[in-house]
Amino acid sequence: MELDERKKKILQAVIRNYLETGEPVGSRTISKYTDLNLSSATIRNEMADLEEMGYILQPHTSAGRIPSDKGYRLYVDTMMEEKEREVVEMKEMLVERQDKMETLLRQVAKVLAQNTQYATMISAPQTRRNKLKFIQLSRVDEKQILAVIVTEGNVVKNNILPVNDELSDETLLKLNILLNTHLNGLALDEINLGMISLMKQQAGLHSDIVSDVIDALAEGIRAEEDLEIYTSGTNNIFRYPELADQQKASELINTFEEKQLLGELLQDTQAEENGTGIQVYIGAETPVQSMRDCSVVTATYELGDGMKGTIGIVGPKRMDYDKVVATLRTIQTQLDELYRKD
Amino acid sequence: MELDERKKKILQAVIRNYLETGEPVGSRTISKYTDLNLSSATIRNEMADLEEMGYILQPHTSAGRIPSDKGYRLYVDTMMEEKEREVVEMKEMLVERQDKMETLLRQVAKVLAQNTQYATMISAPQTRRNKLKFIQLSRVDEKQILAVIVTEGNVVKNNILPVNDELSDETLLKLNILLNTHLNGLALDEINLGMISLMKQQAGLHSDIVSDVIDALAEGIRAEEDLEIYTSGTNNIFRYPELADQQKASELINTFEEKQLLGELLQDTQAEENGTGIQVYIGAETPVQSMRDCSVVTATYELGDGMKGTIGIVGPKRMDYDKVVATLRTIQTQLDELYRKD
DNA sequence: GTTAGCACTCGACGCAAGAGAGTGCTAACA
DNA sequence: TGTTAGCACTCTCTTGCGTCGAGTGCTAAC
Repeated sequence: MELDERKKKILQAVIRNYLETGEPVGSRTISKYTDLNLSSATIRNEMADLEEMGYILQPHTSAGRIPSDKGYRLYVDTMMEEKEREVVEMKEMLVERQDKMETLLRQVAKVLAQNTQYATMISAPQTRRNKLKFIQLSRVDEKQILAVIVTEGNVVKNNILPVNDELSDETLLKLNILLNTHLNGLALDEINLGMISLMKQQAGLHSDIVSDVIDALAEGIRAEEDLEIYTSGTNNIFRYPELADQQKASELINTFEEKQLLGELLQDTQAEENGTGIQVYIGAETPVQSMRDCSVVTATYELGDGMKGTIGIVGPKRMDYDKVVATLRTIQTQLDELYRKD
Repeated sequence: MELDERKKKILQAVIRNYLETGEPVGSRTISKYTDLNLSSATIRNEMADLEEMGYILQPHTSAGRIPSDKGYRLYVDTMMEEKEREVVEMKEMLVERQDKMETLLRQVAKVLAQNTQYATMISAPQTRRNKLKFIQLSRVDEKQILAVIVTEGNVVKNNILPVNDELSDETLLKLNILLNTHLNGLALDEINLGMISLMKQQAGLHSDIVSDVIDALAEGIRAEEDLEIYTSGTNNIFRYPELADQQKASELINTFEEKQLLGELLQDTQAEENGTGIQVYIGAETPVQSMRDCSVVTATYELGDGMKGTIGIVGPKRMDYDKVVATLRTIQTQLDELYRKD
């Protein structure tokens, strides 16, 4: 059987209607809803076909039809309209300039959640590819030194390192110069063993400190990186009855709190990059078990050279895909602009 | 009417039983449960009295009784037994030494949630009273300097400040020395105007930088302070049917996500300090609207001199008060010990 | 003061009946 | 040949009703 133009229109109408109401939609509704001027009986025939083809399904005989995952997929891939709606206000909310990455990301998650009424998450740009701008060691007290690392985009990391031998101010200054001259401008995964041994050699007596520092930096950055995901609007899932039952809600909220699974999901997105940077997972397409009854839309954003992070929006399968995609597009460009001004 | 020993025992039995089952408890159950050897009829009479006195109530005629807020209050105040249970494992989980305050607090929240099966929150020690250990300004690039502040307990804060005039390395060094000599060892709320103007004077040409720095520091610290609350185990509320209905669950989860209200709650605790540092809010006693159907147990902890924070546990009114209080006690001492080792 | 017995109350559960929405099928129509 | 009207059928959801059982309050006896 072929999916002709009329069938497409009917499918589209079914989906649109279902997105709005969340109720199974019947043939009669469609017959009025569309401008096709067909009777409900004709629609019924077509809908039977669509069901056979797997685009829609019936919860039970004598209920209306609801879109299947396959149906949503077709809709998202070919039938969506771009909307340029009231996405404008977001701009203002973000523009209050944030100098701290963390606050910025929190804010983005919040704005998105308020704007879309879905649950949102955002991962911080991966630090590993991020270039080092500045390193400084300073003595805090006799036994500890503080290592401050600033990377592109003014992301700051601190690490307190214990030291055994006393270090004079002079040595510390030397070490600072050494570290900065060698490492400045490099991305974290560009630091290789050769470079490290070279620095150790130049550090002479204090070679063990150099490796301590580098180890600690790598360690600290990696450890934090895994968890840097900000979420907002979790409780929006209660707006959608199909997600709000105890079992599902509990699992979802747990997923959002634990963040680890979110990390995998967002990572997955970066892997499957498709050009626009926006990706839609419908129902069972998500790699995360607890989201089997949801849809997830993710977008990668880029802050300058190679600093990539991911934003995700989680909602019911009858999510307003058009709006969500439009909103994510806006955010993508917003973040881009914001960085340029910095 | 007077609350004699027998009535107390019956009340206690009602509460204990209700804590376990969550179901209204009837006279017959009590008559077997206790060692009083009274028939159900006698218990019924006593229970009627207890109800009249306001300690228990009936959801409807011909149901068993459940404790009222007043009943719980009496229980918590006078009838609880201290339990020294399997709180030991916690120790091990915390002992993996954390050098970062943030990670430590996250871990505490998580351990508590796992251990008690309730939702938990913990606020970071108030930085305002915390003593400055070390300040350092460094140039990141032409237009920005980075201010790093380390306070007692190795809490590190960063702020990136924009500067207008070029600053030479030399000036920066002078400023660093100036700031450190004046401010080292002071708590944040000990920095007064006189001191600031003195420093400005000494800074000469660069007096505006000094005030910039101080403003920014105060600002940055205050802003972050409000939000530094870590939560865990939010989805535990689904374990208790009386909290798990959509309306309540949604509100609660929202409260936990927004954190602001939690802040007020925790602050309130610090105000009403009562010696042990542990406080129990039952039902409508909480200052937070959305927790009217919950009980909240809070504890203040102290890391060294004046660095106080608060831990809170939120659960149903039929919370296992004994265990929760015992657990919080343990955590209090754990945190204390942990700091001493630092 | 304590207990046994009994009538009463009230929610939970199950069942049946009826309403309503929607379908599939058939036959008529353009 | 595609479209439509009509009709019987299916299935869910709601409502009402009767029953069951847990638990109570009250009274009378011990």
